[in-house]
Amino acid sequence: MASADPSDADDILTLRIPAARKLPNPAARTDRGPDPRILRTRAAVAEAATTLFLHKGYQATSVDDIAALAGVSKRSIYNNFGDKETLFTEIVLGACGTAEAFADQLIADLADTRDVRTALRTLAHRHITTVARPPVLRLRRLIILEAARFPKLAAEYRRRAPDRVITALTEAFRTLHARGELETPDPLRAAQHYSFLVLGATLDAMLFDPDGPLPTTAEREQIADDGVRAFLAAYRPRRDRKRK
Amino acid sequence: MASADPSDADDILTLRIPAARKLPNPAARTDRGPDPRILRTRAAVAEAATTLFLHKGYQATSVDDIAALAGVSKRSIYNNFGDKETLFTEIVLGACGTAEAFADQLIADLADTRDVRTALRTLAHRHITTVARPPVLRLRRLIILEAARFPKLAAEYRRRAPDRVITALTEAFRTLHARGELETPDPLRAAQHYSFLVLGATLDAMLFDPDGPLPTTAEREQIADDGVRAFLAAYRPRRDRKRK
DNA sequence: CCGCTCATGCACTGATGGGTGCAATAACCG
DNA sequence: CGGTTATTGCACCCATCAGTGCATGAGCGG
Repeated sequence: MASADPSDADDILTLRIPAARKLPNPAARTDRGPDPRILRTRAAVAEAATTLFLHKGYQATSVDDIAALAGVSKRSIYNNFGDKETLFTEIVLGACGTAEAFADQLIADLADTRDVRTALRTLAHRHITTVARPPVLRLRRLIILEAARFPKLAAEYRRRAPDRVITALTEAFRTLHARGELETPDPLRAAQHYSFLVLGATLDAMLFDPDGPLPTTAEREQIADDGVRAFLAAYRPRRDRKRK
Repeated sequence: MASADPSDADDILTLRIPAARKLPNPAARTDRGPDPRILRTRAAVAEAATTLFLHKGYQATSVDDIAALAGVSKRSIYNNFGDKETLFTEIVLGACGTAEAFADQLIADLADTRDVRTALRTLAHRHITTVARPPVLRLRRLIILEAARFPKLAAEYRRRAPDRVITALTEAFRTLHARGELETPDPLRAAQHYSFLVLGATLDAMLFDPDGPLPTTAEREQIADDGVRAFLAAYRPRRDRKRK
């Protein structure tokens, strides 16, 4: 079932390893880089754990699995991360950081544009292209899977990724409404509508079939354009009908 | 965290118990009702299992838990259902049947209406009210949670519930487009847009916070109306502007 | 080169949980 | 009532898995 999964190891969410967050021993390191052995171990474990957690979830991933994939002894994992829950938390939080950065970068300057239509289309293309990637989708799915066990983590993720985007969009729509370039008296609702028009179907499909096919580039463009078209039809002010 | 959860035991999805699907012994029963002991046991187990699976998921629910809640010996569960996976499958399939029935009943006669706007609003209200119920949302969540372990089940659920609705909507929009009452040249896309405009936010929130608050009646009306307004703005034919 | 710190391997504990075997008992049904 | 059939309780097997203890060895840094 779970096929080759090609463009999966890629990029984004390669999460920066928490390095040596809490230096494990009281010896105040000379500040010149902590012991390279620790770094190596932590990096190897973090990478292996990320892969396994993202693909199999928390429960189904055993610490022995992680140790084997990382090429490291189980004992080292416990020495470096405490326990499995802590490891999971650090991994996911690291990934959240990456997701957060992308979210911030996404919106950027929507409100500063003159041509709302073009700006929204560009945004939608970037948006779906960013979100419809295996690592991002798997992270989202993972959080949902473990939301019952790690409610704090789920809340943190939401705050830093999807909610951040919604908030930014809401502000942008508020501004554009004030300027008369959109008719969005309820900017939050408009932001939700935009998001689900563009992303809804893709996110939904992924939840039920995590190994299913992702939309191709052409499909993503179609989805984004259709979503934006519907959005603008609903929220463009009455008096402009420049293009069809 | 998980509070009282009031209107949760309720109704819909009380799933009809699979009764005595496969008569457990070769003795061709006299056709006059199978042994009532079997019925009782199966019913008690099914009810307990449904509650536990829906609230805690597959993994976190142990067979001993089910036995205890059902007031039945663990051995009886195995005698009646074979193993845990079979039990789970039967439970979920039963619930799917109920969901399927509701889905069918939902759309009914959209295409036969004269007043599309009113019909769509009514539909949207019923739609979100049907879907935003604890048992329904929990079933959906459960399927997603276990999609990796039971891919066939997940596919079956989709086919019988959400996809069924989408298909029915697509056909309705195709008809209304042909009659010039909507402008939906791509009726499938329109059906997706409708669904996510009306349900997206609610479904999404539930995934991350299964014990979170559900939208009140007033909120559901607001959500449905806003969704339909956006939908109609996007898909109503150019030349009618009856109401605002 | 010496001493300190990690990493390793491995055996081990303890808990959980699915699933079974069996003898005794209770409920059904003719 | 009497034979059949389901249920019960309980001990039990076995697998998995998180986490530990410890002795040994390798790699780092001064």
